[in-house]
Amino acid sequence: MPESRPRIVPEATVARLAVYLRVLAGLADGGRSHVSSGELASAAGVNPAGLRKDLSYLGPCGVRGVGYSVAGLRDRLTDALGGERSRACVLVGIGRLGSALADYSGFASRGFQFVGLLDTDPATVGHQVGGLTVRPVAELEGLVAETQATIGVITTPADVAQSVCDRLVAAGVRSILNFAPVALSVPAGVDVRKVDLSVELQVLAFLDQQRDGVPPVLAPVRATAQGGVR
Amino acid sequence: MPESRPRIVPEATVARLAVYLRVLAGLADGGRSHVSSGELASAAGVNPAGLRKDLSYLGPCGVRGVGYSVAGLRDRLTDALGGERSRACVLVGIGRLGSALADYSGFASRGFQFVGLLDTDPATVGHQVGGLTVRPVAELEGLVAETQATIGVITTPADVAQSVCDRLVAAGVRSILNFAPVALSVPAGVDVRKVDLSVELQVLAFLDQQRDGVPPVLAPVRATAQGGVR
DNA sequence: AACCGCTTGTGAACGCCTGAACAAAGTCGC
DNA sequence: GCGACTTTGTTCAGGCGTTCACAAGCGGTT
Repeated sequence: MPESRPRIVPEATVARLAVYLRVLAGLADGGRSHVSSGELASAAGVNPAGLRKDLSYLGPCGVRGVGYSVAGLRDRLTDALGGERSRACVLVGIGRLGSALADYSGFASRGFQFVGLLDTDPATVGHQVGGLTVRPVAELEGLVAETQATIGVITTPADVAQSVCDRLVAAGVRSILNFAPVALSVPAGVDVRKVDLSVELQVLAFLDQQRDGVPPVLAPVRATAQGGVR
Repeated sequence: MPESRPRIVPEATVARLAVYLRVLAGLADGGRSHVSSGELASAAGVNPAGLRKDLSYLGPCGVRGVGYSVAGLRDRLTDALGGERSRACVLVGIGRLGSALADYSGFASRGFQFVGLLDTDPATVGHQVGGLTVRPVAELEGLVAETQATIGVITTPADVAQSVCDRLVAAGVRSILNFAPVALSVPAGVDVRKVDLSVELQVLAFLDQQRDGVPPVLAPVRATAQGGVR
């Protein structure tokens, strides 16, 4: 079967597919049976043509003249994004942010299950967070091996993030979500995604200043009834 | 002074500038006086040439043959990203994530100060979080007017995020950081940045599956000593 | 004072992603 | 059963961002 299409899906598209999936889940709960690309794009905040292009990476998913089957497309997206099977995640660094993530219901409902919470602080170890007991970080390797966790989430201070990352990778974790404000270096074959909260705010501050600083040039553009999203 | 600001800075560059700034702050604390673009790029996890191009948007910042002055570049970046002045932020939705953000020291240290925490839940209102008392969301308009807050952070459930957003915009907030899993629609002149935590995990899950599912095609790329970050 | 090495700044090519226009295809109404 | 309308899937051009490569400029040295 030479037609095993190893079609390459751009990472930006993958991120949007996840958004579409969430919108579709909501529509399915609402009892809708079909959606058009226009409506779905509007709900997801993207361009309709772009949405169709994104979906085309998965092959034909819709019916021309009708739209997309809500349940059908949801299942196809679920499958494309890693299936229904729940994925075991390890969370290192149970500070305020870590605790919030451990409790976050949005993870569990999408198949991501925390199987271990780790911290170095003896005052934190032993506490119950989100139904799990915080364990000392020394148990990291054993925990990963035992639970076959494939995803590691790092919410430690910046200065220990790299060493935690190294231990996770050595233990077999190949996907890492990093909240610590450092660039992690990992061997090839390991994926890292970084979320930097203060950078987000700083970008907003920059845009804010840019708006205030260049009004003689940009201000003439009045808020017309253009209702543009984004 | 006709030399205002004709140069337009790409948003991706702005986000990286914020990262450089953090690295520089660390180097300054360490007592370093100069850095090269290569070292800075390595610490930030980007390409050296790209870093130089990013900095070139601010005009010449370095000295050829020597590098960049740590303190000088830090001050210039601080200025470009909105100055030293602290910015007032309002946080709506004091759940677990909201509480974690209200306490997050990374915000305060970068000049972002929460001046109001709002929630609808009577059980939450009145609680003390991060040195502030949670107030009922009915006080939103008054609070924004009184504190001149320019940044709003939304950590509410998805179904009320749009209405909270509308009220923030109507009250004068022009920059919004959205953690709720919905696409907010705002009038022109308002900037929104979205952080979607479960999308991040789902992208990792996809990459994970792709690795396992298509090794016959992609595996030949062996882990060379390329030490590539990212 | 002149040379040499090092580092910045910039110009150009490459690739990726986005946004719009067009053809294929299927359904609904008559 | 046929025609017209609707909506998808695809193709094309445009813009943006990234990367490579080279010239310009500065400091240190002889």
